[in-house]
Amino acid sequence: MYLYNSATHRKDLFTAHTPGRVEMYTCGPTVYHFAHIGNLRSYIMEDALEKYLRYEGFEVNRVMNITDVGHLSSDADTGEDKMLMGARREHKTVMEIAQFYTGAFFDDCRKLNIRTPDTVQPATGLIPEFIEMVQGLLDKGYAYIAGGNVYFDTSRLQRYHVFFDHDEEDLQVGVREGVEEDLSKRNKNDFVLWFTRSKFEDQALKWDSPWGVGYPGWHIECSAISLKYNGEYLDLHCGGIDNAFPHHTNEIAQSESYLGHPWCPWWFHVHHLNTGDGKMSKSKGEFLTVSLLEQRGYDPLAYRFFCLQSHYRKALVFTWENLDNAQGAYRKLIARVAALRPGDGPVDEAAVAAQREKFKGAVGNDLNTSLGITAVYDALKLAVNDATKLAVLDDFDRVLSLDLTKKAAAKRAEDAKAIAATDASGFTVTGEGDPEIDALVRARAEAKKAGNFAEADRIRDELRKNGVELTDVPGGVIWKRV
RNA sequence: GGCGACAUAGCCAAGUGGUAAGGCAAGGGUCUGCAAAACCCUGAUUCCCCGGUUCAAAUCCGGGUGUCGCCUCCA
Repeated sequence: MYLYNSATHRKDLFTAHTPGRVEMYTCGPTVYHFAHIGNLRSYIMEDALEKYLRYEGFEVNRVMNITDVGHLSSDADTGEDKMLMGARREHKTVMEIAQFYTGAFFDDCRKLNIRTPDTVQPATGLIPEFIEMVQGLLDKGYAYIAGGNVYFDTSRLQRYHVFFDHDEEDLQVGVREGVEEDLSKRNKNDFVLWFTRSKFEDQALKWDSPWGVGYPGWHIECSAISLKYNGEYLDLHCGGIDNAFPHHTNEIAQSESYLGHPWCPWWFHVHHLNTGDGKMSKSKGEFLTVSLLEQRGYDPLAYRFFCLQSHYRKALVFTWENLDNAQGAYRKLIARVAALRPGDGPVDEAAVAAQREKFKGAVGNDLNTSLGITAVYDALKLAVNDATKLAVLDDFDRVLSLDLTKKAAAKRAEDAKAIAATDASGFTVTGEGDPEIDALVRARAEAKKAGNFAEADRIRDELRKNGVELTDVPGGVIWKRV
């Protein structure tokens, strides 16, 4: 496939270090709170990327970290420890909090049809590996100890700013309020590999190390976890665009210095989900979670549809109106698929293969999922039998994961359960067979027949209030609970 | 201030030099007592702006403008 690479700023044909096998790493969640749907946009798009690579025939080994070590300040940068704040807020220990939100994260993923990575590694489970890597960097002269902490020495690098052509002097100091300069650093860009001196006095989780009791820096986590499970040559690293600098930049610095050779050639960065006034964050505006969407009557997969309709390298604006649009489109799409009759003839394999090529041409061009959705609509219009259309949709859904045929089948089964009752006059009421409702439906039909439309509408309104929707069809009525 | 990404109808968007796909919403119609559902029809003389290259540009080049993101703490 062709993929835009943030490291080269170009779209190129994707290739793996070991042909046919992709070593893929994704920065996982920080588990001190629920993920908001903006975070989840990245995971949806990364999931689509992983599945597309598999669709093209690559074998994929996907690794993800779980950041469960503390020492995180809030999005609002109050300088407080995020894990501790979460623990305090909910009267739980830090590890309980981490486990709870790790579970919540994967619950959300399941609802959004995001595949669980082959390996998921919590940072707290790999402390010895982090220490070994920091020691290695010290041994090779890429790190130094100052003020109680171990720092990476960026001046040892030939090229530090890999994603952007920054001039070190142009970096603005203290862009955000409350950020104090760390005077122990030798260079502006240096960063901490291991802390023993934290500005967070009450750091909950600490480990012994050759440099004293402390905890790992943020970046070493991803480098070490990837090294352990992906090996020395990573093919593809994913994450949100906001992590490109400094996190990913620092990962590259550490990993390549430690390994002594180039590490990861491909970088996939997903852009933000914005609200009307900028990047969605935990501390700003409504805190939008998958659970909240469900409470408001949205299907989580409608949100997945919303994301796939857009491109990962474009800022996407979330409004309830936009989500309504997506949910409406998604429902209509499922209804159209449900109207297809399975097994209405042999599957035209040649047609399926042709569609597969078309889909590859679309999605294989820098993960153009929007065109992938269009391919779904095109498939529905194809001049082939329904069985073939369903086979095509199943094939596309290996990447899109919108449960197209699954939901359609469920809808068909639901409709098939409907009980039709025809009375002496030949009027048929189709529904769940609830005598009370059937009687009201018949009463309305009688009123209509008698020209008493006010009464007919009154009955319809009453039923609607109780969650029953009527559909007039020739010779009868179909009713459904909504 | 520096660096990066993006800019196509109300919204999501396709398009990578040859004369603007698709979806949602909206409007009109069929059906209906009305409504819902379903089906049919209707959309940008124009692609942020200004120049340039070309027989031909949304697509290439130059210059602007706007929006979003990142910029030695923390993740």
